Amino acid sequence: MSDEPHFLREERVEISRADANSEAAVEPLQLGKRVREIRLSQNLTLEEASKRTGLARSTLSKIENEQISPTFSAVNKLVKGLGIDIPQLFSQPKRSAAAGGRRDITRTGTGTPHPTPTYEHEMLATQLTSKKMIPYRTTVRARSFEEYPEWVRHDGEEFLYVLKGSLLFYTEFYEPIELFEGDSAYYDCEMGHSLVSTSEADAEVIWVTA
Amino acid sequence: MSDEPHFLREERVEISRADANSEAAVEPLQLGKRVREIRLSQNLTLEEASKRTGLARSTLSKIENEQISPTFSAVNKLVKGLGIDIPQLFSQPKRSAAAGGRRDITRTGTGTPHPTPTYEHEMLATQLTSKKMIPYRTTVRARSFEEYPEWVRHDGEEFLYVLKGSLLFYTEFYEPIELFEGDSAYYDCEMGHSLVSTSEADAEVIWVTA
DNA sequence: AACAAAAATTTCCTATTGGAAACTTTTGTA
DNA sequence: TACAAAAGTTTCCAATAGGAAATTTTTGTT
Repeated sequence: MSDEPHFLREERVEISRADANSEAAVEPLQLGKRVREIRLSQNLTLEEASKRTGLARSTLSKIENEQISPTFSAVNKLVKGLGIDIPQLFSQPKRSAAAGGRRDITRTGTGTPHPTPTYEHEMLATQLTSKKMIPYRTTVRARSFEEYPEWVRHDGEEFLYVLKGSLLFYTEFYEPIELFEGDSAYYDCEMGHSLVSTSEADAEVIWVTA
Repeated sequence: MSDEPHFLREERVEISRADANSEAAVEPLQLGKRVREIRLSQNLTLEEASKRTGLARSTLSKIENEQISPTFSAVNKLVKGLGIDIPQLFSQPKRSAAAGGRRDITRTGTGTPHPTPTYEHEMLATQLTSKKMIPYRTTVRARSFEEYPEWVRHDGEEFLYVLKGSLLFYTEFYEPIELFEGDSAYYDCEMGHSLVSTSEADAEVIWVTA
């Protein structure tokens, strides 16, 4: 047998193609290592993991030793059977740290206030600069759509989560929709958007922009 | 040729095994449909998608028509080449997405569940693909730091907001810090991080990764 | 250390994937 | 409608994945 995993060879070919052609270089991706760590962390033997996932002992062994590239079907069984966190599977090994280790904690109510006629923003994590996302907690003062002179539009995407109360979510291209505690929305900010409280007390939301 | 995809048959076997044995029933999972939606939404032909991903036209066609279960290696090429959001691939089909002014509402409790030994994730806004951010609502099941075999590390930045309960926020380069309802944190994910509930009931948080 | 039991790996084999090219369907244009 | 070009599907085959069982390695006990 070749002592080099086939799909790694494949990857290498892929990289050169990408060089010549267009995008996407595909890195090695140490799926096997990951899987082994996860299995051991749950104190499972291959036999037990086999029962949980429905994959043969031998297959699991080969996956862990990076001797095969499992099918999507097999990966799914792994994910479901072992309760694997998906982002970890696909992200890089990430050598032990030394990389960006920033952290910023914001205690309730201690964010930076930023009031407007219609919203009462509390900006979070303001200590950190150059963030990919901008999070804030907002109280929606507006009580009718007319309070907005014009659509709010800006770059990027926005995630919205309703903490308290209820509100109407107006968007340029859709019917307004009422959101309640625990509901969330994700949308393109180039599309006009605005919020109007409908509950007795002003609604409160978490907003994250990227 | 059989008119039934092989791996679907396989899945069915898996389900019965799971019934008899222990956990994890694996659903059909319409990967193909997803991929097609994503490709078309970017106005790509199979030929173009082939160039971007490095997979043969024919292979792409078969994947989209659910005639084969691609290997992990192939899935990776898809992900990198077409800019697919990983979690989308593992979550249920749902409806198709529009382009331009996108919007996706997720009602309380209707997100896509993704349980792990330590966290109970509910993925939000799973109908939209190619998002800059990935939002989750998570219940923290872990009760001690020892339940994590190793630091969780991955690419990007993360915003965390505590909805309910209290928890200890462990990070690789800082002292653990206790967070309460309404507190939030923003940090680099390359730095090891994990959460442990300290309140009577499991703590609940909103998590947004970018 | 020697042995037995458990766990992991490897072998051997069949079934499935993935690529090249042939073929079919769809689209658009006169 | 007829035709050509583009897009998509299917076929065929070599390469690879996945399962059962044999083999090797590790672990634990005396």
